[in-house]
Amino acid sequence: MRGEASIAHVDLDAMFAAVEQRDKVSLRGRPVIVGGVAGRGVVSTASYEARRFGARSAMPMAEARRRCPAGTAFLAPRFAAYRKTSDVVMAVLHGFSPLVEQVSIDEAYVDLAAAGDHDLSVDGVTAVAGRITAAIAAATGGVTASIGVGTSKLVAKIGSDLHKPAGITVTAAGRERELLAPLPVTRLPGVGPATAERLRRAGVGTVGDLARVPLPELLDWFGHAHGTGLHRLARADDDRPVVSEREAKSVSAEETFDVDLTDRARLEAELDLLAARVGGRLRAGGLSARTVTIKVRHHDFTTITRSTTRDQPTDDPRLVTQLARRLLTGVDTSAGIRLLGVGATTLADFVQDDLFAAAPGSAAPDRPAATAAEEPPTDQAPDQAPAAPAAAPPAGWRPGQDVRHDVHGPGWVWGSGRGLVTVRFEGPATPPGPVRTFADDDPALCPGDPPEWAPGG
DNA sequence: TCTGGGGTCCTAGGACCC
DNA sequence: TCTGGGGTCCTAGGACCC
Repeated sequence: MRGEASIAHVDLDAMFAAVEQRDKVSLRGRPVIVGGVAGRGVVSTASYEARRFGARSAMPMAEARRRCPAGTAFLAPRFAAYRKTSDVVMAVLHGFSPLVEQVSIDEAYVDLAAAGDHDLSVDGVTAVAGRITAAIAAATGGVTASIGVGTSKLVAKIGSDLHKPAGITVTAAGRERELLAPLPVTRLPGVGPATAERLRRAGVGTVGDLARVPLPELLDWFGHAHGTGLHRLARADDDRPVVSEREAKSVSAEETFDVDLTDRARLEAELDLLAARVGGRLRAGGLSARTVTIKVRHHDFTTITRSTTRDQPTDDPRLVTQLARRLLTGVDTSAGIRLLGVGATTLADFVQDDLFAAAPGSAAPDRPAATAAEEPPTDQAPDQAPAAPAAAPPAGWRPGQDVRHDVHGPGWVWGSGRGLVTVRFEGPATPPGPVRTFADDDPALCPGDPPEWAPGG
């Protein structure tokens, strides 16, 4: 917690709906709902007009339709437009401080102390906040923001939510706990339905109540991290710094189907699409992953995950697809699947295959679109990036060399040349025959026979 | 027409290592 | 000559956020 209120939290008001109303005059003053408009969609954003009828974020779209009157606009999101507006806002914020932490598409912290030239008195930061909201409205064509300014991220964020829309809330140093005490615990970041219910059963309703709970109780109820976190937040004890950039830790894609799927071939095709999307995004972002996870939501909403971790990171959509497929093999899908997802974690910002690169200085050649006949299809991904030159391939296989292929198992090089390598496999894991040809930069093809691999696994 | 999609962080148990 | 004990990695699940 700082000695003066110098952290601002900027939150755009009902941003998706606001952008739609800005871009289409006929929507202004009317209830607007943005979200999944078909099938099993939920509300992303409800305009303030729609909130008067009870529509809320995360509400099933079907319920929002029941609540809102005729004349309400139900719109599918236009993320490109929101991203563009977001970029404009972030540029505005960078005009007020070099230290801006973008939290999401519609939210950011601004460190006013880092600018060096702002008056950090209460009157001073109130004036700065006013100039920020005016600049955002001017630059975006009328999208409004609410701003909280305080001595910590916590107080800034709580403040920005207190007088929405278009409100400015400055909390002076020393007044933090009196701001928090009367608020329901659910206003604290990290207190969701489960935590709120546990607290309610203990008679804890407000942040002031929570601040009186001894730490050992909280540790007992919530474990170490969450327990100490709640204890500190309730006391306005928050020294998290504003940080400009954070590295991505995972990349994922998932899809909820309009009707539950049971057809195995259809599920595999959907999984291939998702996996190729993830691989394409990894490659486009210059990332590679060691762990691939699939997520399966059954008809009854029970959800499981299955994951596998390799020694070497990969960014190859074909390999991500193969690993995801293999994970799905062990899942019973006969009762109906509501959602499938594919994720990539344990990210590295390089591809380990670099270590096996051929002659130094040789540029990575374009990866062949397909190798031999048995490669699974990966060509349908709509946002798959064009092949990025992410890594030099492990080319240069010599006849007789021991190799391993992630799908076909251990083998040895039969012959190579012209960008292709033919491998003779030894076990039964290679239906229908023992010889296969691959691109010689196929990342599923690795030297040797690492011990973690087991034939048929 | 109950319950999206993209993430982050934490916990707990088992394997494995020294 | 029954049961150690930390540290790290992996897997699965869950809470939470926007």
